[in-house]
Amino acid sequence: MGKLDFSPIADTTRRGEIVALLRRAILTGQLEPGQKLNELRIAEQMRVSRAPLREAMRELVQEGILTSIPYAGTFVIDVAAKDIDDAYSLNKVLDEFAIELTWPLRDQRFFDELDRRHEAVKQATRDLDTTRQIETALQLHGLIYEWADNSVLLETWQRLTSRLQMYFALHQRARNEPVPAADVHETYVRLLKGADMHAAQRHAREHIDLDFEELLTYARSLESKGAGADRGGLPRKRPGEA
Amino acid sequence: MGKLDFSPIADTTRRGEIVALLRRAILTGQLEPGQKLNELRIAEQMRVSRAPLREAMRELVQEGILTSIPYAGTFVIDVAAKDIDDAYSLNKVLDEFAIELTWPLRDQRFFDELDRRHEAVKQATRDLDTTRQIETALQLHGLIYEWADNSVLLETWQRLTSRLQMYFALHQRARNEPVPAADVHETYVRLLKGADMHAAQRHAREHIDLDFEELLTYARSLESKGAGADRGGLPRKRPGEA
DNA sequence: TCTTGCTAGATTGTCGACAATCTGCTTGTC
DNA sequence: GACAAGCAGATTGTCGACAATCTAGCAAGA
Repeated sequence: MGKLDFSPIADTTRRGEIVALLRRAILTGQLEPGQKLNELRIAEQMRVSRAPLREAMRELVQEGILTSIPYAGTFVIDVAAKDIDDAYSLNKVLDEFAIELTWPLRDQRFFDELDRRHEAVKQATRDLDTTRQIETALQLHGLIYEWADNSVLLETWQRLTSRLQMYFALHQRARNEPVPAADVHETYVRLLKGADMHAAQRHAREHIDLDFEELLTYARSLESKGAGADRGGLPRKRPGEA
Repeated sequence: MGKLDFSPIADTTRRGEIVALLRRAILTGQLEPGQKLNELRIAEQMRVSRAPLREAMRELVQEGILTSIPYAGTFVIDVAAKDIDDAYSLNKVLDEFAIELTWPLRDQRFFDELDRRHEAVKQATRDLDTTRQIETALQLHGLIYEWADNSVLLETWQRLTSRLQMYFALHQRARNEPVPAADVHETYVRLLKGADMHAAQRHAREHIDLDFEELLTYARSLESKGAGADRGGLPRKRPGEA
């Protein structure tokens, strides 16, 4: 497979590269929740000035995976059990809607793509590449959103996904036992290929394949043992709203 | 009850002020869709350097009301009829969900706040202040999201709202006849106070008070007469995806 | 006339330095 | 010893200048 290394920026704009690098670092859990991002240090490591880095961080703040406190710093968002719960319940509603929109648009290309992504998940599972396993699973579930032909819905789901991916990565990282080899997405794919839309929606609402339940118990266990003390200043709860 | 909470301290940072200024300019239609934002000019007008301005613009890009093309410029998003349609349909789904979550949490404070916001709309209507009328109407509809106790849902709706507000402002600005004096939100408020949740949800799904239908015909009329040629370079369709 | 290459101007992207602000420690006083 | 004032150190916010890139216009050639 493509061995992807940190190569000097070559693509389009430095800012874009930085965004991609930081996002990946956060979503894979290399940067832990609550951790502070020191601009000077990161800028030096990337051999970039602070200007494009700050712009990139501003994007990720709006994307919802960083939070910023003026003159104090920018931090990776904290993961509260309530957040996961909220994201979970919203995700179910959106899934139902996406299925409804996608349903009449399904065609051979859709089924082929569905199989392709399903295969990618199984491959990652065989490789025991947990990070890629999460990525591919989310991509599999994302197909109905890409197919639904509703740009606002797609964008909404992508925002949600960022955080979900982060949560799952943290979970996987916490329990370093190998992931289950069973194919948990089998039912999902089968129902999407079938003729009963309501059955697919019911499955989305009740049994969604992603292991949210286990994720929740994990998150709750984290909270019981107090806020994780990370190096660097710790973010205080802010009063803010608009 | 001296109920006076300390409001969050004013943004001590220029960036925050700039974001607010720009957002308001876009949402009220002072900056038209497709229009290019010249950094040098705006920075001079605001008596600010380009750095905080660019960071502010980056936020608004992620917020979905600006789009950026490297080395070409940053533009106010274009309004396509499909976008409004997409936002409309998603909004209905979210409304239904928000009502479901809010329903068991309704209490006296909720009803009071509902009346307060309803009154604000009527006041703005009497004042013939169309901009404020849109703001207050959206705030009225936003109550169920604030009350639902689901931060992800709330955030999602706020993003959606930004664009809706912009669309409505454009619409209002196009037809400069005075707005209807009839109280179109009466039914909505009454149902939210009532005992039949499904009736409220049905109303949200079928009759939502905000005049989307009229907005759509307006948007379609815009598209038929070709893309509006604004001063400044015009944004090309970008290939980009992630 | 049409095409091709070049130049000049304007605009965006990036950099290094300075100013504003926060944090922790030291110092002086009681 | 406790406590407030004040002083470094570090970090974020902002600025002005430079480099990279795009656009428009013009000239040379087929």
